[in-house]
Amino acid sequence: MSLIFSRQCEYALQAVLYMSAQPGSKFTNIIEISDRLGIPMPFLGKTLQLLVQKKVLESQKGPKGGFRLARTPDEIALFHVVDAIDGTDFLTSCVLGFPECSGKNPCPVHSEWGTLRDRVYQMLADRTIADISKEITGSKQLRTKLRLI
Amino acid sequence: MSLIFSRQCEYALQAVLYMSAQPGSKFTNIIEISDRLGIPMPFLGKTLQLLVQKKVLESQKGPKGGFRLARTPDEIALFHVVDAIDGTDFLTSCVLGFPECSGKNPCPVHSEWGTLRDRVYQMLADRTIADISKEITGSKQLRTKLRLI
DNA sequence: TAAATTTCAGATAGAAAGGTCCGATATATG
DNA sequence: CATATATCGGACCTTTCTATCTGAAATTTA
Repeated sequence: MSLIFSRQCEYALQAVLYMSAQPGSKFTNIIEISDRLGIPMPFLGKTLQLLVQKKVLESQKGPKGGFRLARTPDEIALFHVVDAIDGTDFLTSCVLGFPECSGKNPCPVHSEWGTLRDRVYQMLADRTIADISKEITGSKQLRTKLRLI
Repeated sequence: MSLIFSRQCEYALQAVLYMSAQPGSKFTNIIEISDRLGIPMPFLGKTLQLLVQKKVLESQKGPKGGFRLARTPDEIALFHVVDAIDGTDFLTSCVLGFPECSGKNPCPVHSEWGTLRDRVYQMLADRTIADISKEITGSKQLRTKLRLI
């Protein structure tokens, strides 16, 4: 199988998007998130704990506790989530798997892949939770997808 | 970790590139390939067997046996190798992991990712073993990378 | 035809990713 | 203060991917 992000990273992105659509500074618990998004609950717990460690989310224990964004939505890009879970190796490692591949010593597809990789990075870095959140509230389809309302 | 192709797929791409740089219709054995490219031999064997089943390579047993391209190099694109090992799910599945994501029901990054995905496909489909092979023989650096000469 | 070489096929082992479980800890609320 | 509700931390299980091993089958060469 070939993919871009790990399953755990996909879960993280979905969960952060879900939380961004919640009102204000309310904490959302993993029971609700895992239930709505169909993500295994204990695994989601581990995943969101990682995001807390990386300062993307903050958490509170006990009743009314849960998780919420650690910063304002316009200060969190998709890239921050990807970085926290999967890291940034995909931005530098060779598509063909040559360990020595670099600008000075390029593999046969180095430059083509380089420009594509830059665009992936741009997309992830440009799109903040804030603008995606706005997009979600404006679209019934997206709300449905994230099981909102 | 996040990556594009599986390790097995990377091995396959490297091995096919290595074979393409070999003269004419000579069979190359896995001992030589795994040795030169630093790929575990038994695993490479399994991998190349998959490529034989998918008609990308052909093989011959016994002395002077080994593997070689099943078609002329200009009839094999990188995509054929990727397809044989990893499949093509990465061309249709949602980056954020939403199972229901589609054109009619797009995720927040559906269209951006769509164009990037198309370019990845184009790169893999456009670049044939023939033109990469030409590039390799013309570049001392690339020959070194593939441990040729 | 015998021997050496090489792929092929299937079983098995090891490592990493995905997923579960349980007890401890913190916090809101009665 | 007691209780219920959450996250937290660690151990553990399962599945998938990566890698190894062994013996059989085919083919070249002497």
